[in-house]
Amino acid sequence: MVRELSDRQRRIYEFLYDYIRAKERAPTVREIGEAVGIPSTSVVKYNLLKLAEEGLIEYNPKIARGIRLIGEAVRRLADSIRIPILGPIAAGQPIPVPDTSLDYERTIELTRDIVKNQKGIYALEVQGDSMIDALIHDGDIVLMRYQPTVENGELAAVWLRREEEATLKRFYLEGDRVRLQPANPMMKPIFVPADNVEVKGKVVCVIRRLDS
Amino acid sequence: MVRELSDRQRRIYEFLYDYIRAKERAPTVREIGEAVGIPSTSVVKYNLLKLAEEGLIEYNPKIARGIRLIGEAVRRLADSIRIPILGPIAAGQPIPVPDTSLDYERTIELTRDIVKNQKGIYALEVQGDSMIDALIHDGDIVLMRYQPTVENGELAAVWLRREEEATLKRFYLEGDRVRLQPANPMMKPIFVPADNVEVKGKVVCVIRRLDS
DNA sequence: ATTATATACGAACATATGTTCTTTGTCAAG
DNA sequence: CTTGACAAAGAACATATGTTCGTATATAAT
Repeated sequence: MVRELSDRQRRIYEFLYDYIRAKERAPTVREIGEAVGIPSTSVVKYNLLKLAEEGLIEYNPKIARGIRLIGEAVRRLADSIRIPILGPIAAGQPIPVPDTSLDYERTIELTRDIVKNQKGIYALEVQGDSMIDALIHDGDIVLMRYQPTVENGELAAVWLRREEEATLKRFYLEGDRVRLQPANPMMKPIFVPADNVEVKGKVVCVIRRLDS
Repeated sequence: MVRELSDRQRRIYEFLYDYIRAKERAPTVREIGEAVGIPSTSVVKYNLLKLAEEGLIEYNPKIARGIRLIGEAVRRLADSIRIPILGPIAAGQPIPVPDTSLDYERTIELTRDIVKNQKGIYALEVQGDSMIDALIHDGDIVLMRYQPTVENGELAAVWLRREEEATLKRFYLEGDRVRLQPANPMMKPIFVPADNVEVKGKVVCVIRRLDS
């Protein structure tokens, strides 16, 4: 079933993908022919039917601009997720957490390749170099999942009550104390009493945008 | 400008929304008329133009099924970009660069919020902790733009010819030598002769996925 | 050489689909 | 009442767009 696509078929498919993404509608047979360099509309149709046989597109006879992409391709088009950027995270400041207010000033748009499960996800922008031990830089975007506990070994955003300090470290509960391990293996862990640690969420992803 | 919509116009808009979401294409004038109970195609057109005036839809004259929804409703549908992951980047290994072969084993899907301009972008997966001075961790995905030179101060992927070593550092050309500055401000720069440095590209973004 | 199959061409054709135009009805303003 | 703006109908029209068909070429199998 999975035959090789001919060169033309591949080019048609790519054109369809680009066109649909750009215009949110399918091209006509003639538009395809012109773009791919096929002079005859019947040949375009012939190859479209091949693509449909391969399960790559949906071909709706007699319907103007009736082609649809199928499967993986559409999922890519359809799926992106908007995550709110709640605010800055810095060593000496409380960690922002989600509230019920519905609109946020800033958001970031991501795909499912980055965030598998959108539930409880929010973003913070790192301010300052205080989390450099976690290999996190000034300006980085940290994606967090809001949850009051984490598994041992997960990278957590924690608030140290006594020190009134926010930090990002790997979390290990060891008896009645907590070992907070920097991501940088050259750096030593710190140990704090368990009741001094308030887990604010789990770090799911770190994004560092350096340039357009 | 923000006039009240007539009942018909509201029903047309709702129908458009449902239809497009279900079929990924716009209905024809006649389909709209039938669904909303308008017997005359000209009346459908009349009301579509009203909706377009209000900025609710995009009306493309003479194009079959040329209606588009405008605004938040559709925004989610549009843009994501597939970037190939060419391979690992590690201290002691040559840096992979794009070639002409068209399909890649692994890719990552991103949005324009991450990659503004797709041109020349590829991804590498960091192997090992040798780039920890650049605040880059084992397993991180590094997005690169393939280019043979970089501006001073940009984070570059460079190949040190003599040492046969790959590294990611901020690049400063100073006379006939190059200063390579780690991202971690606590660490000292290294200086190398300019002809020992081969720039492989610019680092555009770093992504660290910790967990689904 | 012959046959079969996949692919391609181009023109004529069919119809799906947008557009125009004339007429009509409603309703508020003058 | 008359006028004008707005909304609607329906039919005729124009064209955008899919389809069919006779023919042709290349390649591989017989």
